Amino acid sequence: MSLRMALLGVLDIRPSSGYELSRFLHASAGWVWSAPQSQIYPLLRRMEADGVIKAELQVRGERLERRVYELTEEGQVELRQWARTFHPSPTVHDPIALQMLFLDTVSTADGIRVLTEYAAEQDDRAAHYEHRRDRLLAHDTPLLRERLLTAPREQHDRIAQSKAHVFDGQARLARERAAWAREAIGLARSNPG
Amino acid sequence: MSLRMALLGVLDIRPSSGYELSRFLHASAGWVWSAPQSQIYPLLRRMEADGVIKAELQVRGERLERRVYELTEEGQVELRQWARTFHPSPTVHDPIALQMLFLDTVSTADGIRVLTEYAAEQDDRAAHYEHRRDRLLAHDTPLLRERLLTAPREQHDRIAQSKAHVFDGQARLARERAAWAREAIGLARSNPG
DNA sequence: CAGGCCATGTAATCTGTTACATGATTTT
DNA sequence: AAAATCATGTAACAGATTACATGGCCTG
Repeated sequence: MSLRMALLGVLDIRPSSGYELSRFLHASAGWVWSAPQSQIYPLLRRMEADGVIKAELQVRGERLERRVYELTEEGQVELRQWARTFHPSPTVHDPIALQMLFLDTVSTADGIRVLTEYAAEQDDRAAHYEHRRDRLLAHDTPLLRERLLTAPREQHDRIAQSKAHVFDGQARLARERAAWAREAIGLARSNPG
Repeated sequence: MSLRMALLGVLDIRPSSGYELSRFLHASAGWVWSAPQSQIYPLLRRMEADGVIKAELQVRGERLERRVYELTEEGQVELRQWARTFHPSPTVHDPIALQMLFLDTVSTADGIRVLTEYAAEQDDRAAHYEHRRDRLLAHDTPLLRERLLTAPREQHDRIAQSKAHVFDGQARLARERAAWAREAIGLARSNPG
């Protein structure tokens, strides 16, 4: 359901083709919800059949077509309805936590290597999130700018801050995960097996 | 792949039936990786066909059978191999982050309600994680006790601590998410739309 | 003898990933 | 002329959820 909402959410701000949506997810919102093209294109067709979006065909050059989608009224309603409702979090699937539960059966050196790479991966993600947060605070991303066109000027900072806060939260979680992994390394070293 | 490893990891400590594995995931490791019975039973059959586990049939009462699985040597190897290798984290799917990105289009009151329920949910989860962490530190869970039977006594505390650290990490992440949501409420209130 | 727990599954559906396929347009 | 980018998809598989189905055993 959430990918559907991600697409509706973007289309609510700016009509886009499947290709643009795919690129956008990869570049920015993809840091909270990602999906490959092969999932996006069929879903758009289905959403069109459901009547929540409609396509306008555009011709670029002579033969190259693109389908530019926009929300219908049903789509608007579905998005608002979803956004204003609390949805319980899905069940937990945390691979590194699971791996750590069984890490006491491998050598200390191997365990430390796994945790070190994990910490580096999470720090790297955190840096990306922080960069995006800062760009949002500076009103420096295309989609935010388009969003602000339809909002009264005195709300611009509040909207930017609320979106930046999403990425700030993700950054903090990633830093917390990296710190957790380094503590685990400390545990492993303090009492090597 | 991870559910497969969760099952291998438990079976490495104690031979169990599908029902026991299902209950165990629901009760404890389920807090890091959960799955319904309908996913576990077919997977066990498949893993048996793959030769990583083998079943012994037990008869309880007259007709009621249970299949008690244990690891084969191939299973041992697969588990160790997986545990000592770093696996990049899967792509991000965070529904509440996505919802927050579009929360600026609903009323402040609705937004605050969603975030309040989310914070409560995460605090609730954190409490469960903390409880499990404390039980592990006290060596007070059945599976840990069985694990410790096959480890030298001087390593018991280290093993318990490393498993407790998994749940401590999950608890801290949940608390962080709750704090994030409350900050978002603050943002929404400070500049209501 | 009723209610809860033990025990194993199937069916249908939805969601997500990886790999492949095709061809036009634009830029260097 | 080659390389990068724009553009839309299909196929096969893997992973996860929800609902349903069946029946025996154990305790009060």
